[in-house]
Amino acid sequence: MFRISEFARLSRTSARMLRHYDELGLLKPSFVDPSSGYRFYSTAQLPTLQRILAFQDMGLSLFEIAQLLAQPLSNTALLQKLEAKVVDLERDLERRQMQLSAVRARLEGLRRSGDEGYEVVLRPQRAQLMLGRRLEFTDELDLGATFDALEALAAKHEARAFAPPLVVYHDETREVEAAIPLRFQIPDSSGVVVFTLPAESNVACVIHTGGYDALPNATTALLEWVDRNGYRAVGSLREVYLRFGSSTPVQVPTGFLASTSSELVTELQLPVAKGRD
Amino acid sequence: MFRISEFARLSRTSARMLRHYDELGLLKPSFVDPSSGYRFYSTAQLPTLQRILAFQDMGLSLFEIAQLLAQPLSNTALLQKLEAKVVDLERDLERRQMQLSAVRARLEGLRRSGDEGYEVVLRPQRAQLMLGRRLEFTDELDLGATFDALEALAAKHEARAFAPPLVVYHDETREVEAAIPLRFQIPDSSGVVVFTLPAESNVACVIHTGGYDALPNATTALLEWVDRNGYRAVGSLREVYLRFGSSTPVQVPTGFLASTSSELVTELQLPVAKGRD
DNA sequence: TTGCTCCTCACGTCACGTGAGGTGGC
DNA sequence: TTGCTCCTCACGTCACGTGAGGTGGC
Repeated sequence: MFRISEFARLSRTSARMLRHYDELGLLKPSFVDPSSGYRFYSTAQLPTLQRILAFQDMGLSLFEIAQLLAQPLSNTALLQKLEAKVVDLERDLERRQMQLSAVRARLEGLRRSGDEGYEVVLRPQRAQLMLGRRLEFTDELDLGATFDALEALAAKHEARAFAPPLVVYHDETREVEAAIPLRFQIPDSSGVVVFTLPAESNVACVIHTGGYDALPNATTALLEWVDRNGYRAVGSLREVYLRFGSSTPVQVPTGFLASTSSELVTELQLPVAKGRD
Repeated sequence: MFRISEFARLSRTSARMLRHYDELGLLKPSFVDPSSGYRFYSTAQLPTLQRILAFQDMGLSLFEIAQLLAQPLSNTALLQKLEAKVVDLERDLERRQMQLSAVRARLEGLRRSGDEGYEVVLRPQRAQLMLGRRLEFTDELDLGATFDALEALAAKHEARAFAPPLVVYHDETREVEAAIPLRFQIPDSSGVVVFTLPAESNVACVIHTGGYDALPNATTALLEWVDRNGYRAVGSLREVYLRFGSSTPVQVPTGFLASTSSELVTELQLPVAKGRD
């Protein structure tokens, strides 16, 4: 019989850990002095403790270990648990590797050109019903008037969703599509289409503040990030107007309008996937 | 200006997170209504929030992020921080990979032969001063008498340390070394040596309970584990008697003596290193 | 009797999620 | 006035480390 710290030393644990395992019912002392409350352990308990520590090394929680030890050592239960754990660990590992490569890519960028002030984030995106109009990509396109018309139509049906307007750059057809989010389907009208912006599992996003003349810098930063982090584009570039100006009085949800060009906020989005191919 | 949940939706965060960042001073709302306490955010705060989220994705804690944001965007500080983070993440990644391969090896063993009941753990070991005697590895060696003599000598000098006795198998010289731990150096005597069992950074250990006739099973399990997990031996095998029997009355620290052979507890230890070469 | 070890609370860790209970805004 | 959103606590998470304050054992 060993006192708690002696036993802890033998098993390279700590008295606190042993008390914790006692409390959780994972490993009860083989004897407890009724008057002093002293815990006494026997070497016969070492194998159990070793199992606990081994499972812990494999990333199991004490709760999971307790479940395994409670059952009379069922091999199939153990197999299942460990198989599930492998999947967990693989997922986790992948996440960590992406973290690491993200930090490395960032360091690379910092060393080469200093901090450009653009943060690129990757996130999934849900599908969204939109009302849009396609325009040819010329220098004279009047996005303002287009958005005004779209907003007026949405307002008439009270179908405007609380989300910012955007344009999609369809490079293949050399078209620009201006669109605003809808809460529900509305009847077709001439020149406009109701469509669903599809859900994407990975969208690389960057936020640009200020006038549109500096937007190309943000685009460059976004494309560089995509390249440096081993992704490739799998969709069209989108410009989302989180805060925009308007010269005409227009019906948009509260909060989206900016009064000066320095208050403009635009998000560039690009659907991407892993791999260079 | 956006209300908190509107702003949360725009930035794919949650109201709770924004309140948390406010509390930590990471991102204060640009306006707080004095009467209602309502927080209001502007799109101009989105870039800051993006930075916070990006740093978080890279594994920085909110505290570290706060430090970075507090300084006027010092590039060198950022560089240092990220370089340190790369080291952290690499270490962490390595640990996870070892966890994963440990679980896989365990699964492999389970599938092939069921659970043998042996838990192998890897741990570092500190150096320990020992009193030992080397014996030829023959069938008639009397370890009991050898340990009795060692214990008597240590007891005479009151130098016995609280740790179990062990034997080291010196395969190269075909010798067995019986040894007990000492608290301090004692004078040499004939036939015995005081020596230091060196510190090891990685020792694979397995605990066996019961009679010594089944010890080879434990040895097999240990060697299989070492092989399956991609390690190789870099030292001699040791048998540590955590609980042992004695036919003669002998002076050993409390708790080490077993009364029946089923109470015997023995740990096998093998110093190892990564790599098959 | 003096140290040493043990005991039982109980806080702190990290970044929030999740109610509870109450009030402002349209 | 009724929902809806907001507010401020405050607990819970996970596996202990780390005192605080007090008592048994050699």
